[in-house]
Amino acid sequence: MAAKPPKPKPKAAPAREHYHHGELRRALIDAALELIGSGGPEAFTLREAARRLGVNHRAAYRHFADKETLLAAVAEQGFWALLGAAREAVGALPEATPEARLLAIGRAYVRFCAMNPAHFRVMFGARLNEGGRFPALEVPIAEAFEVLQREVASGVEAGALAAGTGPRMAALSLWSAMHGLATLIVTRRIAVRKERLASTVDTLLEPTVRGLVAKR
Amino acid sequence: MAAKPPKPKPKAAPAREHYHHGELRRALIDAALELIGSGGPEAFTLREAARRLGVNHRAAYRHFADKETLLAAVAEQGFWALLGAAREAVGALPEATPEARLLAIGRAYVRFCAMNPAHFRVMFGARLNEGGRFPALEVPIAEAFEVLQREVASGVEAGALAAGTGPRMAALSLWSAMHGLATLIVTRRIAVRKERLASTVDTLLEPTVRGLVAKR
DNA sequence: ACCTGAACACCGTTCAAGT
DNA sequence: ACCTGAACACCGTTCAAGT
Repeated sequence: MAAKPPKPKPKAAPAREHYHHGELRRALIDAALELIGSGGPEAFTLREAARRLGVNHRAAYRHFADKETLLAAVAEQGFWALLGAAREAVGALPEATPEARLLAIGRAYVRFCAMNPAHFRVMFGARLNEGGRFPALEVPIAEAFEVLQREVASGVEAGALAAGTGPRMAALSLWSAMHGLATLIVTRRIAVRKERLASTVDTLLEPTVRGLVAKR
Repeated sequence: MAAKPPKPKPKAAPAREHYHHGELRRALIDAALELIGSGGPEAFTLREAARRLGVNHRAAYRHFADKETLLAAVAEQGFWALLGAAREAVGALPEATPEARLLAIGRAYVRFCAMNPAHFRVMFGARLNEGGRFPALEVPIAEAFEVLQREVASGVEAGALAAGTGPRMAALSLWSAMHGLATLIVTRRIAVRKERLASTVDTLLEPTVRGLVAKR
């Protein structure tokens, strides 16, 4: 039996032989989410992600201009998913009261954030489009806000919501409440067991929804 | 005239000759806030802060065990200031309705965050006490929540607030709304001009407060 | 044309030597 | 006892050489 030649360089992972088009891109995104999920945003480094996938750290640059661009891809993916969750929530309640529909959006929003904390931190952590570098990020955010605002507006039309200071301000109120609750849950300042998530969210968002509904 | 001896090493700053007890500590905290304020959390490095103050980067370790400890000091300072702002807000309205007092706390909270974005990011960014390393951070947070909860409880006692699911849940509702609004303003997802800050905050928090007050 | 290792300019933190 | 520079093990990113 011939002796095996010694490996010249021990690699962290067995190193998949090849990533075909787009596979490495997706694998890098997943690795980023995994690292952020277990060790926070600063645990994600391009080098560590590449190491885990058994590729040279330079390989990432074939798919992303730089680290920030990879994070923007994570964020964009997350925003579309969040939008989808919100749309699904209202779509499932075609005949419900405005109150119930608004609450359902809030529940979907907080639920998505609580279940995808790594996505959440990338989406709402550093302001990736601050310099206008990733305008694509604004599209799903704007659409999600549209969903909320349209819901408020149609509630006002139906006479179920107080007109107050207009649908935009009302939508911002609810967004604040939803977003604050999501933030406090993800950062563990409010502890919620998974099984009780939906009911806790309902309890905590109800005052805001009720305040929007109440005519003074 | 004798020629000046050439400086052996050009320093970034004129380098204050001496920082007496505690001064460097405070200067480092201020430098951290300045760097975070202008370039975000990742712009703060111990080396850059030391460079700005004209001291060796090792000097920081005389006052802080590591970078995280310095950030914890920033956060703690911020939490006490936030607590002070909340207390001042309710203290100024001894005879007001519970509704007005709750709104005043919210206004103070959001105003503090909006005016101190660097503090805000350190306080509510990375969870510094995750591993129980900085338990001192919990003290002012817990006290601030106490202020809120006590206010709700006394409103219920006075019959002005619906008992609902208890003062703790009501306080959490309001905290969510306050915190979400503060977050959205600091991250510039809601744009507010400084002069209109107080009135915008009032408009956006009112539905939640009203919902807590409304008896169904 | 594609991939990769060395190199560069940064970090936070540790060590060991200066006074 | 105190301060500091070199050193270490990391980064993200650039360069230039390999195939």
